[in-house]
Amino acid sequence: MATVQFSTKDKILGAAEELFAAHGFAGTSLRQVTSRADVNIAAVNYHFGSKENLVNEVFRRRMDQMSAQRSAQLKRALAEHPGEIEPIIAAFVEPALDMAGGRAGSGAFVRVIARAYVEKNDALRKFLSDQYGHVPREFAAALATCLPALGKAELYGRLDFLAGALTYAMADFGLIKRPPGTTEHAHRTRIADELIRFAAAGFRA
Amino acid sequence: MATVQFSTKDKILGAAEELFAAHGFAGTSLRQVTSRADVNIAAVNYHFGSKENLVNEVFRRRMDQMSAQRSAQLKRALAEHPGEIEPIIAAFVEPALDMAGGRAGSGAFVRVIARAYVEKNDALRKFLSDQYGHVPREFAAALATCLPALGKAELYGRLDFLAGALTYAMADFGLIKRPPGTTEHAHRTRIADELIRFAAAGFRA
DNA sequence: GTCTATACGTGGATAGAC
DNA sequence: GTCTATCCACGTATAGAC
Repeated sequence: MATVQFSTKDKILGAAEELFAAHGFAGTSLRQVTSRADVNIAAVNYHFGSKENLVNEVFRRRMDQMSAQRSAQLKRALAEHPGEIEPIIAAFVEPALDMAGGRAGSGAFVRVIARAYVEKNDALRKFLSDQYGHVPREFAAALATCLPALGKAELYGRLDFLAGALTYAMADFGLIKRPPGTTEHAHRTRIADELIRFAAAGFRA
Repeated sequence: MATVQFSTKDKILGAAEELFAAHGFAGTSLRQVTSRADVNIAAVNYHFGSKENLVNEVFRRRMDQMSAQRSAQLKRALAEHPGEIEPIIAAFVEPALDMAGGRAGSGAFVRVIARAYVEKNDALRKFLSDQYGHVPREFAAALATCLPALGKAELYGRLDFLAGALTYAMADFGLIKRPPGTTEHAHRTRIADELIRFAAAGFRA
């Protein structure tokens, strides 16, 4: 059984992911990253070109994963529960929940995703739209068959409301605190269930 | 008629607000701020202690304004439309809309607030919570009388969903594009109306 | 191709003179 | 209250070793 060899690039990505999750992007220096990864400070610029590009790469890995989960779960929802709204919304919400709860710095990776929108970087937003734009389109199409009375603009608008509520809740921005005696995962699952109910009613309005 | 005298402190605040709105606070250096304000670089640390504290002060002015508008509009809603949900939600949503559309860099202010959360600026988050936490509590109390079946936890959770959807929509994060031929303000007003309908249905779920 | 040592310019912050 | 001078950490760039 061969020992796994981590390349310098992978070590940087792993260390950056952990530190970004714990302290945010502005709060993490490249010197912290390279120190934790046990590589030279110059390696990050050699492999990634800039800090911004490193952030993008860390972000892209998670986004690929979440988008794939969303598409797969949507496909299952349409096959197993045709005509129902809740399973479609669940397919949008739950993969984000998995990502948020999957590690110690809870909610951090939703923050990582949210950053892409906060940055007013038009090139990055175009990249995201080109790369992942098909996913919201799939959801809009799926919801349109359940809600024929809604126009395309209304549908996209409400998907935005859902995405905003989801991001905010999963990133721990809000008022809700986890009750003592419940696990982090149970708490997030409960929030997700409530969001699905809330949004389903909103879409039907 | 006396010429208005701007103190060094006010000149810094004014310059900082413009630059933060345009480039975000990570993208704005204190040297840019003090250069535009035509004051010495050390003045900002003398008057505000740190860049972080300056950020707090700049946003406190706007947040005071928005929170006061929300409270006032909530009071009117309860007096004029007792027992109705939509006017309560409107009292939460519409002051944010005013703030988002009130200046050239549309959505810039909301975006900067969102950035504070994304960047995991815990000090700013605590500051916002301490200073303005009473406002969501007022809204929760108002909604509780309309929706006696909802528990306190559910109520706070749904207010978080509303706040997230609102922030996301006002900061232009989402899919919706302003249709050609409509003004920025008309577009935001339309989004606000749709959010109020969406959220009212969600609260009733 | 990879990686390291090192240097450059800019950032926020501070001490002390006035 | 305000300014000059200075400090140290930061992101980045480059020359050269392996």
